Amino acid sequence: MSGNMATTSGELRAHNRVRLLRAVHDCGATLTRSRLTRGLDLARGTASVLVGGLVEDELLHEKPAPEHPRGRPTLVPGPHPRGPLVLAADLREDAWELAACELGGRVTVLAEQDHDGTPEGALLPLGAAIRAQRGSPRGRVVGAGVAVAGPVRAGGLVDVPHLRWRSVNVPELLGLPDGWVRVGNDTALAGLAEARRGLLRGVQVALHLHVDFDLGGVLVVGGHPLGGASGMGAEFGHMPLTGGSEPCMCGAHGCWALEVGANALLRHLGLAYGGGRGRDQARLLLARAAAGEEAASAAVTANSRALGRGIAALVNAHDPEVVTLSGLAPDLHDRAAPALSRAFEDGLMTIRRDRPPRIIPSALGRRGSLLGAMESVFDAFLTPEGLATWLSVRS
Amino acid sequence: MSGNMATTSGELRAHNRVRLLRAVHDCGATLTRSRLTRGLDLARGTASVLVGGLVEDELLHEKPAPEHPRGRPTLVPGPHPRGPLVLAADLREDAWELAACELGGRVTVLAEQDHDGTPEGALLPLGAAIRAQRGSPRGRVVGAGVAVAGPVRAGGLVDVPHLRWRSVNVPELLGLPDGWVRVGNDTALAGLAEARRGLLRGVQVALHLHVDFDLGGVLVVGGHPLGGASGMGAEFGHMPLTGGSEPCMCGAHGCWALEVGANALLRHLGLAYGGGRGRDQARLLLARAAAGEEAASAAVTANSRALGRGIAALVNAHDPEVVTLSGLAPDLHDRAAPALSRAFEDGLMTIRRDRPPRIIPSALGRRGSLLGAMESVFDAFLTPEGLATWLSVRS
DNA sequence: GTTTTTTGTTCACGGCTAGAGCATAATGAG
DNA sequence: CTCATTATGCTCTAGCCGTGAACAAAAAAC
Repeated sequence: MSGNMATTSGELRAHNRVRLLRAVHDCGATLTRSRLTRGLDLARGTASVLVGGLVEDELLHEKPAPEHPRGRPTLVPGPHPRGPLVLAADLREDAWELAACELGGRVTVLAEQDHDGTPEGALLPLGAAIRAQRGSPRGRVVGAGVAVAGPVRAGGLVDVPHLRWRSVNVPELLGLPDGWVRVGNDTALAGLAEARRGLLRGVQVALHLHVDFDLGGVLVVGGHPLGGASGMGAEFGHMPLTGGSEPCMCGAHGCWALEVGANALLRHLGLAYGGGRGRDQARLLLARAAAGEEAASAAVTANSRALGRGIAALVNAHDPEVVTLSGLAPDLHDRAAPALSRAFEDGLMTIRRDRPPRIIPSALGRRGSLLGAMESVFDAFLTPEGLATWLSVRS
Repeated sequence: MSGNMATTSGELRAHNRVRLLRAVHDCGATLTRSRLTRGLDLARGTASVLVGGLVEDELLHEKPAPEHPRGRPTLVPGPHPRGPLVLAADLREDAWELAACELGGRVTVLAEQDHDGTPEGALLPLGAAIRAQRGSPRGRVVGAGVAVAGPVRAGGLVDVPHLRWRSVNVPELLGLPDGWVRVGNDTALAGLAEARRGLLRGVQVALHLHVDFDLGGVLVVGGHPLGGASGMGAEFGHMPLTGGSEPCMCGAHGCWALEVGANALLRHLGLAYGGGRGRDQARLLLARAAAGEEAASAAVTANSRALGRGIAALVNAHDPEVVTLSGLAPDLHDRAAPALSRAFEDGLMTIRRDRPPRIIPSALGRRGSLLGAMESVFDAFLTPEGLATWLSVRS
């Protein structure tokens, strides 16, 4: 709910500055000034004043447009060379990646590193890397976002059951103040990125599912993943949607996540799983299934069927326009499409069968969580309050 | 999402007029002008102009405050005697009720009538009643809201599986233009009312469950039920949350709604059910259970257990702050609290067990859907666009 | 009756956007 | 090469809005 409020003239100006910056960011700094002016329904004079102010505040920088059909050439507002930077990190079960992002969404990968799966082993080096970047371009870094593979409670407390992380205080271990670093759930952030820069642009209600070791899902409503970025509400994997009753590591029984994902694939074949090891093994298994090996194929088919059945339940409940898949889910979709489709259609209510939502693989691939971490920080920065701190720091 | 936008001075004014009217409406026309001024963070002069304008437009009328501690007495802005009216109807399986509502939420019941459960039998008399009211107080009625017991597709197409309504075009049968009459799902509207005038005021994420013949549920996020008022997304009852696999009238299998509600109670005892008949019988059954009769108690306990288990699954997935119950659910909660609680707690993830959400009966009782129908119309009216039509009609 | 307290009203002021008029810089036709 | 065309940027005025201070009003407390 982008509940933008403006009651005074001053807030009106702040609001329009934000609108303009948001438009530049969301289009990836591709739109010309004249196009922005029309798109935001501003008078040319107003746009002139606004852009001028933002350039002076080192938030925007105008570059000549590569092409223009006629008339006086217009400029393309983009990130200022001394403008704000956002750090974004994707913390997976076995490695992390850190990147710097500028307004408009251009990403520069700064570091990638494996880790041992313990909170300290993962977070201490990442914290050092972030702190090293934090001060280097004087005052340019306005915040950091970190995507993690588990639910995040207020204050950045993270649980990752299959890594045995319990109430891990991520900001503390990173050595960074909570609030400056924003910790979020990888699935919720992938959904956020999909809504801003992927296939869910302009979609009102969508379901985004991320399959990795575990299965996560989140509802994306009006461009915002439900449960905020923290993703306490991105736990669709822990509903009993497939009729099972076995205990799950999460503490509940019969969870959908037991039937779908890398862990489920390995479990189905009686192989060791858990602890964040086995991603490669799972990929290998998918390849073996593609090659026609029977046992592997059976495991993939069982996974796909469970995925389809769960999606049907969620579609019944929430009526999304689209369902996007990321992580391993696109592979399951490709390798065993008939099983998935049949289970999906069987599980639908009659009234949903006329126009079932499309089930499509994500446009962002494995970059979703990282991009979502970036967007979550820009979401906080591209507000009247966020810009106010930017100005107060520089003056 | 209340995505309020203001870019020009004029829109700023319109926005503040709406804010003021909303505040009056939401508080039930109880707040004094001085309190509203402070609450909305307006200057006294601004409030003066705003209220003056709204009084002149016959939207507000100021009455003396009953009490005031000191200083110059202030007035209480409330509905204007020639101000806007909203018609709200609650269409149940066996009867309907029509009411007129003024700004602030005061409800005057205009008519109540039983019907035979067919689309024509229910909707033709209701349509006549609404049309009779529509023109009578000259131009005062700004819209009508109708709550129905089934999912509503775009354009007011309604399905009620257990009444065998399939794609019933409600606006058409009512003889009213779609858009002027707003059709919504009863559960979603009850959730909306709960969020505005009940126990969910100020709650960010909540789950509202309505148990009647069927079981409906909706997520209320930031004061808005998900899936809009139409309630295509208010179908939590049709997820397989309890491990069953029997076919449901909805077309899916193992639905939660098969285990909870009046139909489920009767079914458990081998009695006839369906078709919207048996509400009294179900109430009788609850009474017999309260009196200690064993078979009835067993049915109620089974219902409560299924209710608790399903709630746990939804809490795992969505992490609501509160769960509110309406319809028969509060009775189930009262009659078999231990069974419900145990099933609820057993189904929770470990991380949800520290602070499980409260499960509480609704504050609005059976009035929820009617009030929600009212709110859905006022939501459309209390916008810059809605007020613009009010002004254009009067001039 | 006077003082205190709180609220409503009025008005000058600064801030904001719209829109018109003018300047600018490209294209395209001749 | 020149000039009309076209689209955009810049500047300035007019009109609207909310703020806040000064003043008026109306009740309670002393």
